[in-house]
Order: sequence, then C-alpha cells, then structure tokens
Amino acid sequence: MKRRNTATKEAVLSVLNASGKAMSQSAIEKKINVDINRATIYRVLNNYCEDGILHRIVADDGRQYFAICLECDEDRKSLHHFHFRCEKCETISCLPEPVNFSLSNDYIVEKVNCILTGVCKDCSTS
Amino acid sequence: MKRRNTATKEAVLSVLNASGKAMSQSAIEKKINVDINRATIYRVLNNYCEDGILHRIVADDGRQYFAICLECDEDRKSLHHFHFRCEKCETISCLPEPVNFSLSNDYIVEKVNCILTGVCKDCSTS
DNA sequence: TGTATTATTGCAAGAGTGTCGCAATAAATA
DNA sequence: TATTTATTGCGACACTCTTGCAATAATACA
Ligand SMILES: [Mn+2]
Ligand SMILES: [Mn+2]
Ligand SMILES: [Zn+2]
Ligand SMILES: [Zn+2]
Repeated sequence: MKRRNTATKEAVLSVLNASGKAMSQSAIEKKINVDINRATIYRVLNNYCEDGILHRIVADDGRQYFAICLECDEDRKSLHHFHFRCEKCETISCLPEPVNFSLSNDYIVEKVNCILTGVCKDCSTS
Repeated sequence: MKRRNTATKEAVLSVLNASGKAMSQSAIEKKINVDINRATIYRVLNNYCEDGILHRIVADDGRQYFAICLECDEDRKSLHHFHFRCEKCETISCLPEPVNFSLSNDYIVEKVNCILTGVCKDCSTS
C-alpha cells in the first residue's frame, strides 16, 4: 500500500519531532492545533510504525506511546533500549541504556518492551 | 484493612498456582469452574499485589497479567526479571533472566516492567 | 490539464480492559 | 449469638484502540 503525503501525517510527525519524547495518541491530539480525528491519528501512527519511522512503546499504564526512530539503526542507542516513564511530568523518553539479555536459542524474540517507571532526572532535581 | 479468607480468593490463587504462568483476569475467569464476578477477580488480584503475594506484569498487548511471587525475595530470580509472552501459546512466564541497567542517580526507579515477546521454547521446538 | 485510481479521512459504532459506588452478604471476633 | 466490616455482585462508567463505510483528496497517467 503506497503512502501519500498529507497535512495530517506531517502534523503528527512534526509534533513528535518537537517534543523529543514518546507520545500517546491523546497527547499528540492535544498538541496539534488543527482538529484531527482520533481514529485517523491512530492509523497514521500505526502506518509510521509499520514503515519504521516510529517505534511503539507500551507503558505500564497499558497505553501505547510512539517515538521517532532516530538512532534506531545507526547509533549505539540501538533497536532495544530502555524507556523511562516519569509519573511526575507524565512523559516517556527513550534512554540511551541498552537492553541486554541472553536466552537459550529456542526462544524466538520478536519484540522487546522495557519500561522503567518513576521520577525522571528533571523532576527529581527540582 | 484486614483480609478475610474466602473461596474466591483461594480459587484465584489455586488457578495461578496450577498454571505456573502469569495470567490475565479473563484467563483466570475461564479456568475457574465457579462463576466469579469480573470486578471481584480484579479486586482480589489487586489486593494480592498489594500484599506481595502476586506481582503485576503489563504486557505489550496492554493488558495486566498476574504471577505468583515465588522467588521474588530469596532466589536470584529476584525482584526484577524479564517476562516472556509467547504469541503462539498465548502465555506469559517469568524468566530467570535478571534485568540490569544503570542510570544516573537522579532517576528514581519505582517500577520495572520488561517484556520479551515472540515464540517460547516449547512452541519453537515443536 | 483533466481523469481515473485508490489511499486517506471522518464518523459512528463496537470490543475489550479496568475501575468504582452501592447495597447485600458473609467472615471474623468477642 | 450478635456485631463489625471485609467481601461480593451488579451496574455503570471511563478509557483505549480498532473497524466498516462512505466521502474526500493525493497521485499517476493519458
Ligand atoms: Mn525508544
Ligand atoms: Mn515474574
Ligand atoms: Zn519527569
Ligand atoms: Zn509458546
């Protein structure tokens, strides 16, 4: 399915870019000035994930958050890194901390979802 | 709030014991022969978590799973371990693999939730 | 530029998960 | 046995995410 460029898609990506954090659908909707339908935002986000533009984090609040895959390929902050959810400022950010584990080979690992929750450094030092 | 012993609570714990896996409310409800109200099961599970009998895992399907805290204190399979969600057999199990990370001290980590998703060793070797 | 194709969107509805208030019930204690 | 109050079922709610359908609009191509 070939993608088309739309104002909606650009707006979603631009909000995520500006925040530098992982954001939920509702957070994105609040940050966008124009009115975009909830379902549409979800569809856009899901497409971006399929295309490897975004990655999806399911936090321990059970909700989905989306972040731009900046360094997902090149940097050492590679495919699998921890995420931090701050309960004070209610943000989720990608940590430079890699996720390490070793399982016997008969496990097939397809997704890694690691969340640390607590108070982020900005909130704890103020 | 002092706890009381009820058939419901025992049934929930016994199902979790028998399975040896982490289970969701709906999975528990299906496994219990008697009819127990959904809300009640959730309340029982939440109480067990408060009391340190169970621990709660939020999987990357956004749902809550509950597992018995066997080795949570004594064993090396300590407080923070990985969990594996198999998409074939739809089970979640506690792995003996510990979660390691090092953050700067100004982060306050209160919860650790690490899920690996894929195909478990039972399903991949058959 | 005009037209056909089909990806995108809004809307409404639905499925699923988890919580909460309230009144009825029953476990624990004296 | 009588009292206290934890537990339960029920209903309702909030919330997240998805899906079908018809209308719209981006893209490619004549
Ligand atoms: Mn990330
Ligand atoms: Mn566990
Ligand atoms: Zn914070
Ligand atoms: Zn399996």
